Amino acid sequence: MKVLTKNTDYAIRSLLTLGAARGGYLSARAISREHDIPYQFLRRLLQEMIRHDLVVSKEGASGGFKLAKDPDEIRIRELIEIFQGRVQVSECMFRRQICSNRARCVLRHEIMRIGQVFGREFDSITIGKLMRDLDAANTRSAHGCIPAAAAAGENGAIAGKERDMKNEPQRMTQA
Amino acid sequence: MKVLTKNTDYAIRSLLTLGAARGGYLSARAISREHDIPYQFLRRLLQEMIRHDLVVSKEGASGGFKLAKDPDEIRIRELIEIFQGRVQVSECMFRRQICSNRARCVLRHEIMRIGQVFGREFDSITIGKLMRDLDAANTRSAHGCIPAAAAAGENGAIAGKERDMKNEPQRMTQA
DNA sequence: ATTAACTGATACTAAATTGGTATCAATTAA
DNA sequence: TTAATTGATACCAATTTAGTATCAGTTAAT
Repeated sequence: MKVLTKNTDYAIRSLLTLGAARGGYLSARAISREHDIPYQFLRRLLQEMIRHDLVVSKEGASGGFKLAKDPDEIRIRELIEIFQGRVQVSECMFRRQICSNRARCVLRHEIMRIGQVFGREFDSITIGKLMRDLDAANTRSAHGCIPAAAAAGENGAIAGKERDMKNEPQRMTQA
Repeated sequence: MKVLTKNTDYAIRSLLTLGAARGGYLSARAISREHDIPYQFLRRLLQEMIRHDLVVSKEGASGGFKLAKDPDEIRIRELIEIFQGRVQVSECMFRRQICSNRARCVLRHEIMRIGQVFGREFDSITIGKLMRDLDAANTRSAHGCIPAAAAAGENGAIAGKERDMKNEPQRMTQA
């Protein structure tokens, strides 16, 4: 279960870079190079963010993009909504045929609660906050990367060595 | 952003039904009918759940499936891990080329935290809990369905009427 | 004026994931 | 013997995600 898709991930990184540029225009090319984001792909993301008033652009030579608002006003949630659609727990859960059968609306309560927890989490994280995190991380000594397996939390992957239906490549690239 | 895919959704419903059967074997056909889950699709889900020791089966006429363990021991998280892969915030976030560039590991802290919040949420919900929720909902009066737009939380969809990159059908089926 | 670096807009393709169908063999209760 | 069942796969379709390509217009610098 991937919480952030590349769209969103790239968008976040781009906004962080634009934030660091502090008002100056940065070209899509520059951002693309900085984060190794496919150029044309990034351009589409940027245009989408223009449409949502997250960034503004300047055309022509030495043109580019800059943030359209205070980084603290840009919430991860908005990026997720733009690039991954509204946060919903299960799209089919509230459709009539489901709701009218025996287990109708069973999960409603938990569903709503989780939806809200997620919403709040994503609302609480802004580009401004991440910029400060980044600053802090940069002033402290450069710390290494942690392996992907730790991303899920306390314990690594729950599933054992058996073949899952959903089986991910399990790459553990280490520097 | 769909938190539960149909796989997982169907699996949860199936387990709830098996839980309600209290030890008796229930056929895939019966479960399929109960929840309008495509029969062959459901069978695959059930087999996967056998492999993960969530259910056991009995072959032959009047065979079927039953829970392999206490419903309180079956966590939604495990189902998500099985059918949607390990809960991770961004798969690319910890790969070398990203981590070694300027914004290396920026998001690490927030990422880890969110991953843990999600993990905990999903760990805390078990089939047993949902069964009790269902019972409670059934004893109280039958309540109607809520429209899908409310699923995200406090406010409806954040995005306005503009065309998003990720644009969902926006069906508001009402009973 | 010309040019090079840029954005605006959009069409297209490829890859991965998700959702669903079909088939055949083996098992078992009636 | 038969009908209902699971075991095991192979296949296909739809959707979503990721990435590429192209052409037109804008602008700063020369």
